[in-house]
Amino acid sequence: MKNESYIEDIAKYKDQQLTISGWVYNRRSSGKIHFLMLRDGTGIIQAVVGINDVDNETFEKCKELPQESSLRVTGTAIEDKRAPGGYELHVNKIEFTHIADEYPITPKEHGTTFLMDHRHLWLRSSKQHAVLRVRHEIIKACRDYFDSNGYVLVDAPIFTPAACEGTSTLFETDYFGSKAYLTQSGQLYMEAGAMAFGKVYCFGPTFRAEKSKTRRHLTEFWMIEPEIAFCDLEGDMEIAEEFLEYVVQRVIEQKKSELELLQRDTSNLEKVHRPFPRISYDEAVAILKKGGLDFEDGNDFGAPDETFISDQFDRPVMIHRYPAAVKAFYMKNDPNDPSKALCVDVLAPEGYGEVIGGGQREDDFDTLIKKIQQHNLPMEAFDWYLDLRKYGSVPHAGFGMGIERAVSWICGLKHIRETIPFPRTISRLQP
RNA sequence: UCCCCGAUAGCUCAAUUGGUAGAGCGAGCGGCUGUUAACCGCUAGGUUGUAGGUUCGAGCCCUACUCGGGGAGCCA
Repeated sequence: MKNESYIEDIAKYKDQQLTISGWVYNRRSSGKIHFLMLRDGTGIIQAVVGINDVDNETFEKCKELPQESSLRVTGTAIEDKRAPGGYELHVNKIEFTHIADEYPITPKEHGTTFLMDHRHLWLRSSKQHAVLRVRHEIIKACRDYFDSNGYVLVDAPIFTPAACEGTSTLFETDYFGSKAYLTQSGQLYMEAGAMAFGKVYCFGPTFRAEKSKTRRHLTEFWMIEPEIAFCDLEGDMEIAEEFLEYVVQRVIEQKKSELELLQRDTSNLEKVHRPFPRISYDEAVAILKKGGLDFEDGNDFGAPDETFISDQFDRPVMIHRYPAAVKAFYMKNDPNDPSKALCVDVLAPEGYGEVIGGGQREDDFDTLIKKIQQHNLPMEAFDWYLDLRKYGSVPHAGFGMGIERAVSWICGLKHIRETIPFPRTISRLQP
């Protein structure tokens, strides 16, 4: 068996006989005529079953066909304005593959907790289809951007021997008797990759064990991280904005119907073109103070601060040169003001917060050693990393983009948990 | 870890001042040849999260706990 007719191609079969293989999305009946809404993963079509069109047994079975029963329906594709989608299937034969049990997700409303408990089934609904198709397009666009600009895919390991950044809480696992941690970033490994290939990127899952309970956090999420040799902060920001513009515009072009189904107002996304506004940390602080927000100079921005700053702009805003004290040890200090780090955060508009974080890396051996000491990190874990500063050290920079944050923003979702097929949060490990 | 909110039928919710726990959807039975979350009639469905307390009487008031949601912090 090999399925060859799909609902998305229905127009090709106008007035012709075809077989649709799929599931019953919903059903309406009117005594001597049944309307079966069928879905096959590519779309939804209404199948019309009249009492005189099929044998008696088939007609009776349709009458009590539970939601999500699977079947193969043969009929003629008829253009009809009354049908959602413009076409309907006039059925003359049905092969019942499986009669489903009572389906838990009914056509009426459900709460998110209930739907998440049934995530394996919820994936069948049209809104989730749209979100995950946009996610697919975003990932494809990210890969296409780097693949077509000379980057080599160098994936980083998931098991790591020690904390990469020494800041966040990691998931610990037993690794044949010694401790291993699930990666929180592939960046350090990308620096090794950049010294080998010049331009590299990795794309994989990332784990954070912080007990974050917000609509912006997952414990397991996907991140794409490019790293470029012979590149400074300015070059890094140019790449970040070109990359983000490419991804957003690709999704707008390729996923119109999905964004429409999600009722996403795309006018804000259409503005995502270079150049993005670039402001320094100090300028951002001035914006907050002018806006009357209670903010202590030298701190990192909180979520409300980020929202206030990004609300001042109509496209993603790049904030650079944060205080070195609030950033990771590997960030290079600004030679013009050593209290600042050569880093950049890209804040998405509409309050979606940080989607990209990156910067120029410390490339001096002695300075890096001092920083590792200052952060109380175990020197022996960074032997190999320090080697990169011993054998042909060069200025280099990179960034990471959280895929789910990007999906959430581009789809206009209010919660990140719908942006990944099976979310992992502090309170969810199932299904 | 801290702050706020919530838990009633399979699902989504209602229940006046503390006074017999209801509706829609779903399920079951019946009706209808153009339905669009179809519609119409009937039926079944409940230890009101757990434990205790106040009261003649608690879904409602009080205490503790459990679980969940949102936010802070941390970050992408």
